[in-house]
Amino acid sequence: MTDESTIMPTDFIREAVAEDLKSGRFNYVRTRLPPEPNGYLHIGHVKAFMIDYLIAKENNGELILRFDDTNPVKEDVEYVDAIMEDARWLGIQWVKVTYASDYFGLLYEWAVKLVKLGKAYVDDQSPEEVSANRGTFTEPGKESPYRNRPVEENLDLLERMKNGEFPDGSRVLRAKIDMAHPNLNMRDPVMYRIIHEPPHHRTGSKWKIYPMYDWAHGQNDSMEGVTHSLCSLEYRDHRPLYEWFPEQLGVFKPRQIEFARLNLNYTVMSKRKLRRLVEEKRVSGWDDPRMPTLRAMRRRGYPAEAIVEFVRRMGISTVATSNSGVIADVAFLEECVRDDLNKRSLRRMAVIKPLKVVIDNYPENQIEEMDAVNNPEDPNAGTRKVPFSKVLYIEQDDFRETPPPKYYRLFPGNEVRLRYAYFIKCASVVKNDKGEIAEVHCTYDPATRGGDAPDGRKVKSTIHWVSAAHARPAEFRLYDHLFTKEDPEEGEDDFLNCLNPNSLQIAHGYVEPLLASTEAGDRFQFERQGYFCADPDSVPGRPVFNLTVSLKDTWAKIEKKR
RNA sequence: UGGGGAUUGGUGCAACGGCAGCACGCUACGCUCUGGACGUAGAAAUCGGGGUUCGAAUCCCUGAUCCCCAGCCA
Repeated sequence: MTDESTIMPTDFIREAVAEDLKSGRFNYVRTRLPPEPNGYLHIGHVKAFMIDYLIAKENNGELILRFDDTNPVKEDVEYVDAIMEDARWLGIQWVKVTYASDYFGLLYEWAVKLVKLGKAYVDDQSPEEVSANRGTFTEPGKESPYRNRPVEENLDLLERMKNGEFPDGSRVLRAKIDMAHPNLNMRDPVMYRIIHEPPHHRTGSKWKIYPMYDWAHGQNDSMEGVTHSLCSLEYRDHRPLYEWFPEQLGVFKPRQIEFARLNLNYTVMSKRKLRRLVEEKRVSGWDDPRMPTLRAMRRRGYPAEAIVEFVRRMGISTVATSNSGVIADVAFLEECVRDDLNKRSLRRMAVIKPLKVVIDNYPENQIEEMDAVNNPEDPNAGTRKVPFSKVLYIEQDDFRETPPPKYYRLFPGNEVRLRYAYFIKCASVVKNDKGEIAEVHCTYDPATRGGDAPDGRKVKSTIHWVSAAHARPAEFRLYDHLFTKEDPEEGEDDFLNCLNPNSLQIAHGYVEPLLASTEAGDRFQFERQGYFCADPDSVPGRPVFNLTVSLKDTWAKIEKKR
C-alpha cells in the first residue's frame, strides 16, 4: 500500500478533516488563527499556529488570521503587529487578516435574531447575583427573575444597552438555555456585557457592549465559513455551546476539534507569570533570551525552522498532564536546535574563559595563516585563514595542573593538538601571587603543522585557541534554564522562589579576528562549545554573543558523575 | 462532590483485534583534527482487577490516578 494515507503524517485531527471532506460535510478546508492581542507569542502558541496553518495548506485550503479583540480593557494594537511579526517569522501564511470587531454589527443582528426567537434575554441581575445563581458543580443554578420577560422588552433593553444608556455591570444579554445543565457553560451564558471605557483599539467608542468569547468566536467562525475550528482541550466543555448558537440561528456550522496544548519544562508559560518576570525585572524584557517567547528565542538564535520541527516532532494528542496539555522536555527542543544549526552553522574559534599559553620554541614575531574548515557538514562552506603566533589564549577548562582520570586535554607533560595548527606539549606553569595559574608554557612540534604528525603519533585531544596578538575581545552571555525546577509552580507558594540564580552568566573572552565585524543575528558554532548568535547589544569592535545552545559535552558528563 | 477529557519505557508520539515501534534522553562501544557530528549495540513501557476472543494496548465491566470547568477573561 503506497497511497496517500501511508505517506501523509497522520494524527486524529488530520484524520477527522479527511473524513469530513470524504463524507461531504465540507467540500473545502478553512481554518483560523484566533490570537487575542494581549501578549507576545510564546513557544506554546506555535503548536496551534502550525496545526491551523499546515492543515489548511495540506488540504489546499485557507488560513485566516483573526484577532480576537472582544475585550478593550485587555487588548492593545501594540500586540497585533508583534503577533504578525512572530507568525511570519515562523513561515506562516494567511489569506487575510480579520478582527472579531469587524463583525460587531452582524453579530449584533444575530443577537437580535436570537432574542426574537425567544432564545436570549436581558438580565438585570448584578454580576454577584449572576454568579451566585449559577449554582455549583453539584447544585443546579436558579433562573433569573428577568429570564422570561417579553421579547419586545428584551429588544428595547438590548438596543439601549448598545446605545450606552446603562452603566457597566448593570445588565447583560444572556442565552436562554438551561440553568440546571450539568455543564456550567450551558447555564444561560452571558453573550454581551456593557463596557464604556476604555475605547476599543479599532472601533473606538462606537460600541458600549462587547461580546463574550463564546458568543463572538463561534459566530465569527460561521460568518467566515471556517470549516475546522481547532483549539485546545479546555474548550471541550464549550463545544455544546459552540454548536448550540448556529443551530438556533440556522447558520453555517463549523466543526470544533480540540487538542492538547504544548508546555515546556523549566519555564512558565502563562502571560501573567511572564509579565511578572518582566515587570519585576527578573529578566531584561520580553525578548530576554531566557524567556519562552518567540522574540526571545529569535534573539537567542533559535532558528524558526528548528522550532517548527520541534513542534512537528512532538505530535498531537488529547493527553493532558498539566494545564490542558503536555509538557515537553526542553532538552528535546534544544536537540532540534542543534540538529538544525549543526548543518548550517559556520564554525569559528572563540575562547570564552581565556588562559594564556606561550609556545617557548616558537619564533618571536612570527605569524602563520592556518587553514580552517568553515563547516565540516557542508563542503561548500569552504575554508578561512586563522592567524597563529607565539602567544595564544586557550580555554581555562582545557588545562589542568593535575588531571583527573580520563582527562585528555592539556596538562604538564601531555601533548594535544591545537585545532588546524600544531601539536603542543605542556612544559611548565607560571602562577601569580595568589597561586592561580597565570600562564602555561608549551613547546610545539614544527613537523605537525596542519594537525598531523609525520611519525604517525596520535594525540587524544584537540583544543581550540585564538592568537593573542590577533584576538578581538567579545562578551559572551551564557544561559541556563530560568528555573531550577522542571515545574516552577509545583510545591511553591511563589514560582519566583525557584528562579535559577545562574540562568545568565557573562564572560569576557576573545574571538578570532574574522568575528570583529559580526552583525546582530549572525549565528556561528564556536568549536567545541556551542552555537552562538550575535546580540543587538553588540558594538563595533566588541561583539556580544548569546549562547543559543551548547554542544553536547561528554566530558562534562563524565566529570559530573563523580 | 456534578460534568467533560485522558492514561503505552524517564519524556513526547505510533501501533485502529494479529510479532509493542519511532524520536529525545540514558548506558556501552566504534570512528573522528570539535570529548561535536556520524555509526553499532543495549537497558527501559501497554495504570490495576475482571471478562469477551484462537488472539486484547486496542472491545466490555470495574477501580485508581491525572488534566479542565463554578469570569460580565479568552
